[in-house]
Parts: sequence; structure tokens; C-alpha cells
Amino acid sequence: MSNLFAPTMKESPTEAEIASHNLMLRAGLIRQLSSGIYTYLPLGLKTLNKISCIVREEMDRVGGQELLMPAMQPGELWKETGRWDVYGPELVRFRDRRKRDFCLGPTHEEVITDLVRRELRSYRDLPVLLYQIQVKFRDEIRPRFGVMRSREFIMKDLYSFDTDREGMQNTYEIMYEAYCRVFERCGLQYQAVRADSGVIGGDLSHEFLIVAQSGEEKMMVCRACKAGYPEEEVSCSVCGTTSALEEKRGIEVGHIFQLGTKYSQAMNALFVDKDGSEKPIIMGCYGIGIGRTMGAAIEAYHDEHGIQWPWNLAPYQVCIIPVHVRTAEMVKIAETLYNTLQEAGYECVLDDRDLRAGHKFKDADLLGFPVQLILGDRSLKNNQLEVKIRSSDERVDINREDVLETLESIRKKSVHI
RNA sequence: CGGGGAGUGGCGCAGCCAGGAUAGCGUACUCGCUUGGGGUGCGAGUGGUCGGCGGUUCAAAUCCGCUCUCCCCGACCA
Repeated sequence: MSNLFAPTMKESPTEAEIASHNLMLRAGLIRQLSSGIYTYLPLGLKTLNKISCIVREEMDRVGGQELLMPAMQPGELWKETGRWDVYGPELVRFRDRRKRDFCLGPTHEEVITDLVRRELRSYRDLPVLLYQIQVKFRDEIRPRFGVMRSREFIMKDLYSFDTDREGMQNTYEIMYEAYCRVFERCGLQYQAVRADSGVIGGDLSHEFLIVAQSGEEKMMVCRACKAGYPEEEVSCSVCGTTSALEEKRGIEVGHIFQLGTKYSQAMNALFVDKDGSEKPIIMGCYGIGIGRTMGAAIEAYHDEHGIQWPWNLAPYQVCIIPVHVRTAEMVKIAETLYNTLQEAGYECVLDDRDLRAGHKFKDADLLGFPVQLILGDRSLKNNQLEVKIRSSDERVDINREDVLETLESIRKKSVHI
């Protein structure tokens, strides 16, 4: 950690009004460049990448193919769908040197549809699922809550292309399940809720919310069948029970849509069906806010001391804390332990800084590593070390040779999939 | 965009109303000693265009005008 660029702060910056924003700044995960525009520092990027990896794996698992589209998009495409006029000032627009209209993509329906209409001709090419994890730009009226609503943000957006509505609905269900796995693997409590499809357009739509007290959105969840409903929908539950609705709050991190032919029709993205007739491709689109998921995770898991990362999202799972680095013996044992864990596949940091124990403890708590391995003089003599679980504050002394076994059992308890 | 608030060493703030000497406090940082299991104690030190431009005045962080930025509340969103 002496080499780690993770500037922590003891005091809270004034601008951060909510826990996740405050902690991301204090723990040195992000720094603000401008309103709604943030730099991810090394630790913040680590977690961001963890979320991206999980998302990527789950998209690939259901047949998604990753590509990368440009952020800079010609206005022409947006005029084709009419969204150049509809989207409003949230769309970041500019002209190039030849005075052609361009924008920075807030979403990529136009670009992907343009790609697909050029390359996909036959029903034999379908269905296809294409996605990217990429930076998006939305000139929000009011950016707020740090990375939760920023003007530049990382989003996974997948677009599906089917030959008919049944195919699209099938894809939708598969994606729904994939989303459930993503959030489970992140170690987050989530809730899917029926939603309006808004500006994006289309028919059926669900939002995925991370359950958190501080969430901006209210929802009603059926205690029996776990189905979620928007607050305003007082309709009863699908499973028939009427009185078992519970109000919960959440943070929207994902949204899935059945688009139908809204874009394919407007942009003339057609395929030739079995019977030889040309039909518009049936589309769906599926977003996950990567940075927002990170913020929501902190919002859901923190205490007065700092972050409590779920195992799979932690920048490092283990923090080794020698209470001092004054003796060669202590340093050697700490380094040996570090190497042992590295070889065993644990991501760990060694707090080799020449600081007082209290300072290191405070930092480790703030940064939220799931496990702290504390090396003190007393336990050292007995060939022991102290294991502290961040989320429960549970502490036990174990023999040093049992460390891998102990970590493995902690990992098993923390991770479900 | 409407309503509210704030810009003063890295961070958190005081000073401004009632203009005046070297712009102050906490923290962080550097050095020395000290301490060593929950942000040690003492001492010394570095670091400031007081957001910017213009004006009033013998004199502006302080008064006036313009402007930029940031934050909070509302409509919108991953």
C-alpha cells in the first residue's frame, strides 16, 4: 500500500451529501473533474472492472457478442429516427470542422441499427445479441450523487435482433435471467420492477433496482412471489395474494426493453424471412449502469466507518495489516503471507506503510476490504494472526498455517454463485 | 430551466454585515524528537492570484457591478 495511489481523506468533502459519494471520495476511488464528470482512481477502477467482468461473462454466457461502437456519432443517424429533435439538450451536440452535425452517444440504438441493416440480410443471420461496455454522454439537467447520475458514465448496452415477436420475448426472458445472475454475482440484493419504457420506446420493460434504504425509487414488492411493482401501481400481485405488499426503496441500475420495430422501421433495417418477404428486424435493448452499480453497492453496504464491499466487488479481498514495520521479522512474515495469498489466487494488499496501527485500521475499514489479516506482536509469537471480517466486525485468532483454509471458508460464505 | 446556498493553502472552516498593520484556525504535508493495537504527543517549517474581470476608496477577502464555477431541492434518467 505504500505504492498504491489511493488518497484517503479523514474529513468529508462538503459536496458529498450521500454515503456512496462521500465514501468514494474519502476512500480515494474517484475524483471529480467537473460537475457530473469523474476520474476513477486505481481502486475505483478495480471495482468498476470487477463489475464489468461479471456483466461481460453473463452476457457472453447467453450468447452476447461484445463489440465497441464509437462515442462520436453523426447527427444524420439521429435525424433518421427523429431523435435529433426529440432528445433535447441532454444530447451533447457539436459540429466537426466541416460543419457536419455530430453528437456524443447517450445510447446506441441508431449506431447498432445502422450496422445491422448493412450486415444482416437473412433470417439465417438471426437472432443475434450484440453488446458493448462503453462510455456514454448525457448532459443531465442536474448531475448529482457523484457517479450515480453523472454526465459521462460507463454503461453496458446490449441490443438483440430477432425475426419475430416470440423470438424477441424469448430473448427478453433470457436476458432477464442473465440480469438476475449479474446482480446475484455482485452480491447485491436486487428487485426487478415493471416499468414504463420512456424515451427509448417499445413495449414491455423492466427496471432492475438495487435494494437500499437511501434509494430514490419506491416500489412495492410482493412478500409471497417477490414480484415488484412501481409505487404508483396499486394493482395486486400476480400470485393472487393482495395484502402482502411491502414497500421498499431501490436504486435503478439496469433497464431492459422490448423495442419491437421502432428503430428497425425508422431506419429500414430489414431481413428476408423464410417465405422470401422483407420484414423489419425485431429489437430489444438492455442496459446496466456499471458505475451506478458500484455506487449502489456502497449505498447498500457501508457503515459509519466506511465501505463494506461484497466479496466479488472488492478491489482487493484481503488487506494484510502488520501493526508496525519496525522489525525485520514482522516485515518478513507479512511479505511471506502476502506471497502465499497471491499464489493461492487471492487479491490482496499489504499495508507496509510505516504508520500507526490505528491509522491503518481506519484506512482498511474505510476502503472496505472484506477481510483484514492483522499481524501483531502477541499473535506473532504464537504463529497466529487475527482475522477480521469487515461486514460483521467478527474477529478471530487463527494459526498462520490455517490462513488459506480460513479464507476459503469465508469466501464460500460470501459468494453464492 | 425555476428555487436556494457556496467559492479564502490539499481537505474542513473563521474573517466579510460595521474596509485598515504580516489573512487566521483545525487537519494534511516536510523535518526533528517522541509514541507504537483504532487517524500519538511536542517543537519547527513549507504552502494563499481570498474564483475571475471591472469599479468605488488614501486603502478591498471585506463595499458595488458583471461574469465563471460548484453544491442542494424540483421535472428527467443507467
